Amino acid sequence: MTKPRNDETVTMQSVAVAAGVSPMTVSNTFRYPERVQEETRERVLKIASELGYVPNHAAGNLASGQSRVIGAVIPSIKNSSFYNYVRGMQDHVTSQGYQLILKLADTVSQEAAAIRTFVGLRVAGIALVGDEHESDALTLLRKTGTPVVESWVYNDPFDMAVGYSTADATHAMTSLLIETGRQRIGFVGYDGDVSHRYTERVPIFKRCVEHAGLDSHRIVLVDQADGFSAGAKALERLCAIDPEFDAIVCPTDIVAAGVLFECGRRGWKVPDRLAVAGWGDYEIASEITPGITTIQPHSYEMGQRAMTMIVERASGIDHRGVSHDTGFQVLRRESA
Amino acid sequence: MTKPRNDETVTMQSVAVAAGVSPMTVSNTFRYPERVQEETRERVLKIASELGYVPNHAAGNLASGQSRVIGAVIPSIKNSSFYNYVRGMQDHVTSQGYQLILKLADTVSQEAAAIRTFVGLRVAGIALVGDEHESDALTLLRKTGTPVVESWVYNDPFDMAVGYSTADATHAMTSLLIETGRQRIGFVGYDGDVSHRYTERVPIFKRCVEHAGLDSHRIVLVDQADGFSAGAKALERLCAIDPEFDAIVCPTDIVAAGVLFECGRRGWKVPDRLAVAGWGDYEIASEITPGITTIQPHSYEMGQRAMTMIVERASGIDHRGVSHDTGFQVLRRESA
DNA sequence: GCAGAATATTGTAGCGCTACAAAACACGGA
DNA sequence: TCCGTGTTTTGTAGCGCTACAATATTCTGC
Repeated sequence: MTKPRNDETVTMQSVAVAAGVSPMTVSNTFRYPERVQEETRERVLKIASELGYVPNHAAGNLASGQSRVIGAVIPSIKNSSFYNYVRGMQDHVTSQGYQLILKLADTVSQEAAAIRTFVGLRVAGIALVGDEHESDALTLLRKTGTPVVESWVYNDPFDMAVGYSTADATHAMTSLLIETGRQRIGFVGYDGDVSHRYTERVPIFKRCVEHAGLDSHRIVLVDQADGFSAGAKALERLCAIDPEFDAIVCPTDIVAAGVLFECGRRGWKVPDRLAVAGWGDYEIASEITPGITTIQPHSYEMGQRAMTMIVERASGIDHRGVSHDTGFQVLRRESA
Repeated sequence: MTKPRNDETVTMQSVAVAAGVSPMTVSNTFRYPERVQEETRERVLKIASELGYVPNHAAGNLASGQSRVIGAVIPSIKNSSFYNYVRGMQDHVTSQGYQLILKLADTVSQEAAAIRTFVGLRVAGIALVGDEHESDALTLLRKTGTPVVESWVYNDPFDMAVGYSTADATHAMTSLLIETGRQRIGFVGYDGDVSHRYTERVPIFKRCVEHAGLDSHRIVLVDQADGFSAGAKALERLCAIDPEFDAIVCPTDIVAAGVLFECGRRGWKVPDRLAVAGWGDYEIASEITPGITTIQPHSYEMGQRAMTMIVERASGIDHRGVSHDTGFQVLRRESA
């Protein structure tokens, strides 16, 4: 024997006995209701709920080799950044009879640990953010054949991907600033980048600015992309490079809001003295005054697509190597 | 047979064969390393990692009746409100060899669904927020004997609880405003309250204000506690009751920040024209100008304690009925 | 009333892992 | 050499569930 069997444990067996049917009928009632006659099904469900029976997912998973749980790794819940993404995933998955569970991971090694947990749980699929992952974790995923979607990235998927072009978005935003007459544009990068979502923006920015015949040396890095305080730091550092810089491209709206707070303290008028561009369409971007001009990724849709890809894989449709573009929009507000 | 057996599946058995030991030795290597000789252990671990073996948690859970996964239900990830709480849980749990998985649930019925998923997964314990839950879900938890911690609340736990006294905090904040000479204090309640964490504040506020001989009719409700826009709405509604009101107690710092934004638009000086009090010590409270006077719950510690209680339960220490107070602090900043 | 098809239900045989007890081994003292 | 003690390893017997095939039941049409 294994577990010190608790007599009160409600199993499929006990439901079957109480309902006067075989365990298989109980199993079918939950997994394939249409295979069971309505009358029988209702009786089983009634007894099951009276007894407080909840199918043991661990046992079912083991027996069937299938799972209706999908795991998602989220880098941070500090801000609303992933709010719509998670909502999109959750809404879609629930409607398909699946369940979404989340793990937080700040760093690639934490992400690897999260992946290991999900693989240990034998989930139906895993959604990751970004395209920078620990190679051991990837090997594991490849070996176990777990369906994986990378999101917020677009190129060169490990398995499947859904996102938008960071390059295009960087280009669009920089161009906007150039077109509105800014000449001394500063760029704020994030150097603690886990997911490669930020680092690739720098060269695009450079190329874009140089192409317009402008200087591209106003680039600083901050160690936080989701803290307001990074805004003040970035401003300070850009001032050190060029006190007269007239525009700033931030890695997120949070940093942009931090910049606005600091401008307030310094008495700088936005956008007259400084044009401020954010990224992500966080809630604060539309609520703060002046409103922040930003990149709006279609995060809700991204979450949905990610789940669709995983769920469809389970039903045989193979999306291996597929990368889905959910696009983005430049939202023009008062700050730039 | 059950599952169409995939020959490439790496099981404990295949690791055992490759390492020339019995499956039990492999099992022990992972679960009770000290029972296995160092030499053997290393060989097994080496082979396991070469083969890309990850213990099947579903099978282990089934066989042992134990689980090293703890589930937490979080109402929202829209703001930083639960950031430190989740960090506290995560950090602590990891150091104990457990894993934390999250589910989001906005409403009691979503919470119930999340609980069902966790129970189906046979997790080691569940952390909930607040004390308002669906009765079916509670019955289920009671029947299955799953350890449950309610957090952010203090009184009358279903099983275990960790939190602070909302009543004391409301009292402290209201008293602060009264002591600093405010006479026409407005209160913003949240009427979409899932977790009973907000509703109980209203009567305390009333009593407190009346006890000081002041009017207590300046109370409005908003339907969002985590959106900036609620701040503008609240301000408007309080103006309708009394255009001369001179202080406002908000349900969260987010609402308070929304109030500050609206004050900015109206040209009201804070705290001269209006004293603004927040709640929760969200990051924005310290970053915005003026800084928001707020209630700081010790969320990180709360998360830690919640996990301690669950983990200790697994090792036999019974905390049933125990409620742990993690306290709070009033953080005085410029806004009030 | 009956063959044949369609529908509903049920044994059987594990899925991959672990608790427990039993067995094998190592070591020192008599 | 043998015995007792402590350490390390290994069979055995399931945990609760499901795929599949086989059986039982009901429903046609003639």
